[in-house]
Amino acid sequence: MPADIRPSARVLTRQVDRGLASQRIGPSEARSHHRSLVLQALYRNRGRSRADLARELGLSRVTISEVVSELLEDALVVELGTRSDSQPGKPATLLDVNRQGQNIIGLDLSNSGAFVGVVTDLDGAVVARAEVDIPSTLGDDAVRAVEQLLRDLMALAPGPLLGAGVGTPGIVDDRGVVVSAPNLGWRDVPLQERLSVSAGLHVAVANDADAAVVGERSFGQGRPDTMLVRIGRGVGSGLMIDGRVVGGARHVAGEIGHVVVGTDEGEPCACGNRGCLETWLAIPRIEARLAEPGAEPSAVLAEAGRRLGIVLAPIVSALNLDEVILAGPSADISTPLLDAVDAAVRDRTLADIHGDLRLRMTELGHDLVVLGAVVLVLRGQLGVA
Amino acid sequence: MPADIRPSARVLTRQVDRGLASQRIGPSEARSHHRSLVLQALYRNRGRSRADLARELGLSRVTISEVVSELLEDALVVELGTRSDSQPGKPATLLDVNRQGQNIIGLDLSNSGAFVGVVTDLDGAVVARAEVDIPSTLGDDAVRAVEQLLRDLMALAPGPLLGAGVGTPGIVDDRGVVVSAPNLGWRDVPLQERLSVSAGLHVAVANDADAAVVGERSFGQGRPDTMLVRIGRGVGSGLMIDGRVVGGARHVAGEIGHVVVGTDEGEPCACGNRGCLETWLAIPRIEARLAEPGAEPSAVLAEAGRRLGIVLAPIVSALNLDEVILAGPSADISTPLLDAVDAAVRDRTLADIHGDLRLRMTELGHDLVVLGAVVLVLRGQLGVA
DNA sequence: TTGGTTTGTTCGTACGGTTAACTAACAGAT
DNA sequence: ATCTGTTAGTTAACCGTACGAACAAACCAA
Repeated sequence: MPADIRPSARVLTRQVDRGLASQRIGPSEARSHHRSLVLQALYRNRGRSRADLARELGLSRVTISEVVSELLEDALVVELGTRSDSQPGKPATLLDVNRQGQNIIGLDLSNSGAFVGVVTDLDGAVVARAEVDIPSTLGDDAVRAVEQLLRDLMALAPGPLLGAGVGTPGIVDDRGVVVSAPNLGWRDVPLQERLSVSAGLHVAVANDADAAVVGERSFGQGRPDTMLVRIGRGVGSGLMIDGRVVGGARHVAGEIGHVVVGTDEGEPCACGNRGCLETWLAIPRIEARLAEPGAEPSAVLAEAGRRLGIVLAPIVSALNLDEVILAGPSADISTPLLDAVDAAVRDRTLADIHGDLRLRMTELGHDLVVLGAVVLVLRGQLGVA
Repeated sequence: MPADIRPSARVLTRQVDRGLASQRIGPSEARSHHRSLVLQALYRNRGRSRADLARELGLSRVTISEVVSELLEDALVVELGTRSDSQPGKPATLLDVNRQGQNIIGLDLSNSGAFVGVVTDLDGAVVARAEVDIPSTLGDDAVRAVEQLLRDLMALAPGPLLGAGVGTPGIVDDRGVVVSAPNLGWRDVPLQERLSVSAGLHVAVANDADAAVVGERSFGQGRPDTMLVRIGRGVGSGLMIDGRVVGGARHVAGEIGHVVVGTDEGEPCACGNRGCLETWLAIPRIEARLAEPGAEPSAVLAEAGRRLGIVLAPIVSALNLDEVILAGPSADISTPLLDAVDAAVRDRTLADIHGDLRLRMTELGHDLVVLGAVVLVLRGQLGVA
């Protein structure tokens, strides 16, 4: 009964994430933990045998055999056949996660015109797409539109579904409640619960930038200490420290759009302050500057990048980040912008800090958030990715 | 055999800290985890009975009884007698961590003149003090001075020792190797291992600011998402997110002293750059400015505080911190400084971000780092605090 | 064929957890 | 004084999960 086992796997994951777990550890928790370890090992590197897993994970062959046979029953793992290389001894039976046999749904609610979604296999390969227009009435109608999109995608999935992930704008708590999302007219909407009930599926909801950084970590080549900055109509970011997403004391972590940059004032911002990062970096602002008569495009972009670098320098220093990823702007904007960010961060931090820092654009393109949402499910359900 | 059990307790703690543990969970790990849970519960709040613990931790009374009897044997827990309030039923036997029966040593290597250290009980109450001068030759002689101080303190301890913690300047990796500490002439010094061997004791080594933030969290009223800024000859910081210390990709997290502040240049810094935070905030610089003829003390301190606020604003926003703690300056300096930091942070961040933020001075005074070092031991050995 | 090697399974054992039932120790009503 | 009800902590029987030992299967090499 896989349905009996998965919830306890989630319990363990939550324990591990919390750090100081005030939760008990029973035998069943150990088992689901080991299921997760096996899945992780296979997910990272297909074509291991039971004996390989036993050696790698430090468990006995018999335990591994038992765990694997459970996973085979649940159709989460498949046998690939015997190893072909000619070693002495009985040839190993190679295993792999059932990558094509299960599907995951990912939703991105952060676009302006429509909610978009995909169906993928466990590798994150997209097998279907769908979208629905965002109703102008917002609020509860928007929730219903999401439910409709989810139903559409479920109908498009060729195989059984592991779950659905959602990346939404706004503030999201760790139970998937959208505390506040002004763009969608949401306030304390228990999105995770509503979708989970209406679809009868495991659902994970996270902030769009948080989903993005998780996706980049798993499907891109993201490092464990990473910040991902999304530049669009506004500016937001997702932060990952030691492989864990940072939520913050009130789930508002990453909201850097309205930090004041520099000590030389700046333009007024919608928030009422002057010189916020968004006044320098939001795409509409940049486009407006580029459209000004006599505007020097390279100077405009250099200044925008420099301002982002000024904000990033203290963050990179305080956290000793590995990597900063930019997402959002089109290719013609992003290259000079990135160069300027890079220069500013390096000018304003110690070499010890920026020595190993990598700055780059996202590798996932427009699917950044949907793929991140998919990874939320992989992490929550299987503990992999 | 307590000596057999403690190391496995540490294994579990490390797993929990790591997040995605690639370590197996056996029955014995479960037991040590539950020992830790019991100790935590008792440590936070003395005077619980076995039945209380069972209810609180979700374990059965019999398991709790077994765990408690182990802890009683190891002298880590004591019985306080029966509960006095008159309820029906058998009166409860109250328990407590053996707070006075065990000692911990804390060392602070971050002062200029001498290495200082204390012996405390498990509550962090100081029962003895000692110090040794820092040898001018530094390097290996400095290590020997630390060893000497540790021996002196061990002789002063009235009870059995749980371990020793060390807060040292410089970059420290997660195995207690001092990667680099220019002030002490250290480079890749395996301090934890050397002290552990020479003293025959469990030893935990961490950066001084990291130790400080851990100490403030446990013995002060620190919140789980906290940054502690130490202001002295230089400026450093320790960062805690969701109760875990942030080390960073290269263990350099918290090094904010040489972030450039603002967009209006600034004075040259020893690092070769201009306008670093230290040029505004380091105590020698502030004192020099205060000593200038015609200097306005309140203006000098306001500007120093504002500069720190400018650096903190992006960090507080990105991490949605609960709390920022200042340590170092004397009382006459700290009050106006703190006010200026507060004002600058609030001026430069969104209300959602600074709404719940608390800015304050350390509650631990000069013992900040030694007490933090003590907490390192409490965390590592008992999983408490 | 024989011997050596590796894989994966079966068997018995150990450990830690649980529930159920017990004894101990109290307050309060009769 | 005694009975009832309640709570604390222990004992006994059982269950799930891990392990080591032993074994059958499948291969290479001599």
